[in-house]
Amino acid sequence: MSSSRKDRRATEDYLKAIYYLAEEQDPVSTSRIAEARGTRPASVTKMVQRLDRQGLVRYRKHRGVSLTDAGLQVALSTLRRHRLTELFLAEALGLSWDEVHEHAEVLEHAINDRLEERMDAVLGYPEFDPHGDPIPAKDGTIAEINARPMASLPVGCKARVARIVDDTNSELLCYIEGLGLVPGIEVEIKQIEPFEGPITLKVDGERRVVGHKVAAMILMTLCS
Amino acid sequence: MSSSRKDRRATEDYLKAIYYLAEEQDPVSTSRIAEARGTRPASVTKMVQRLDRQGLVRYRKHRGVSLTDAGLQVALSTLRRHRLTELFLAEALGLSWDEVHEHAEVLEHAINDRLEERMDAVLGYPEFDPHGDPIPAKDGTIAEINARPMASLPVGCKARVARIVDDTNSELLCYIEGLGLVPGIEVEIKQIEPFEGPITLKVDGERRVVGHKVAAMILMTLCS
DNA sequence: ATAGAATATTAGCCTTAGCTAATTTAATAT
DNA sequence: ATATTAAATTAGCTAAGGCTAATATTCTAT
Ligand SMILES: [Mn+2]
Ligand SMILES: [Mn+2]
Ligand SMILES: [Mn+2]
Ligand SMILES: [Mn+2]
Repeated sequence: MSSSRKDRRATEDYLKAIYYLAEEQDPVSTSRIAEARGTRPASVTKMVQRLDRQGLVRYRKHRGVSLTDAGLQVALSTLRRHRLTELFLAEALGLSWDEVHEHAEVLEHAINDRLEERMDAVLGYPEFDPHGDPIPAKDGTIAEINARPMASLPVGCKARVARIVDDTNSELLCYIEGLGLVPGIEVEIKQIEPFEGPITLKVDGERRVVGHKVAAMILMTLCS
Repeated sequence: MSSSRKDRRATEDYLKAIYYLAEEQDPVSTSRIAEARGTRPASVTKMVQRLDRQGLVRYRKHRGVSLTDAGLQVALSTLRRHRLTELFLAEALGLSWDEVHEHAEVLEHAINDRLEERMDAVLGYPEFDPHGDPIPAKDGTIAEINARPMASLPVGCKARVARIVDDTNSELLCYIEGLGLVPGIEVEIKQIEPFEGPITLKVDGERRVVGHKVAAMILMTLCS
């Protein structure tokens, strides 16, 4: 490989996947990673062995994988670039919020410190991406917004859209945008039907009804 | 390789290199490619055999390589993305013209049709990159400006900086920018010393002297 | 405690894109 | 025309990331 012709892509995407999966359960199993990445488990096993050798994860046979400090750093840096890129594509190139993710998934690996720095500056050091996901700071700090799913709000309250879980689902994002439920918008909860029933709310003066599934993907912060 | 997990980078850079080298001499020898890319000739031989199999070049043993129509298309498309990206980085991110090239060299392979289209639109369908290099059109058309090296101009004439040959040389670009000799600027040739001697000119009201080497890198168009 | 099922790992192959060393082909100079 | 020399190709290795098929380990249910 001579001067270590690094292809960052695989490494960074693995670490990002492990980062996400670890939120659910910490030593992450190879099969969960395989599932998340759409590769076969055998390939994952080999890859995590490599990542272990590079000191980016700790891997114990049949026991799963955890990020090391170094690996966490790479994961957060990649996440930062991903979200900065999403916002940049929306702001500077006028892409819609339902298409930025797929482009960012590629560009995040082609952005270096200098470009990251410029995007950050041009965007005015933003804290959130177009879907309300927090952009990790350069030092790895990541804002913990305490937002709750729409369905868990008390009826009658006013709340603000904070974040859409899963910026991957383009159709969902289009639908949500059509309802006007973009991050930052204030909403009043009118009614919540039991048994995972629909939620009625007032958005921008308009009365809307959304199903439970969708409501679960929309995280809100209560208005004081 | 399953669903052809293409890494565009190597392929596109090879085709771009062959495109440039073919301007000097058409069937391009493998060793010229090796030299241009900083790899060993043996690696090039293997790669051009692959490119031949893919129909992107025509390769005959010991005889050299030429682009096919398909290969030319890829080369021009890559060049288009490279130059659009350079301009975009300068305009939208405020990078200086001496640093855009190296970033574009990576990004050109991460930009797809959609992003290319957006950059093009945001930039107002530009025809030239920051170094005065023509940006190939989507259909592969490429503007043929007839510009001549500064040293070949008649003394006393007025001319405009059209293009800097070699956008790769960051130090040269910095020096040239310091002289104010950016594309579009009008200049009056005051004096040209023989035997590849220095050229004296008036730029923006200031009298400047540049060496022959540098003057050879600056292409000019005569002002009517 | 143990069989059977579910998970995970290993073995063995593949492709890309690099390298060095050995060999072959072409070019040049006598 | 032939001998050197220079240029190019082949042979054989390496590493990353994939895959499938074969094993091995761990979990679960009796
Ligand atoms: Mn990615
Ligand atoms: Mn996002
Ligand atoms: Mn490139
Ligand atoms: Mn350029």
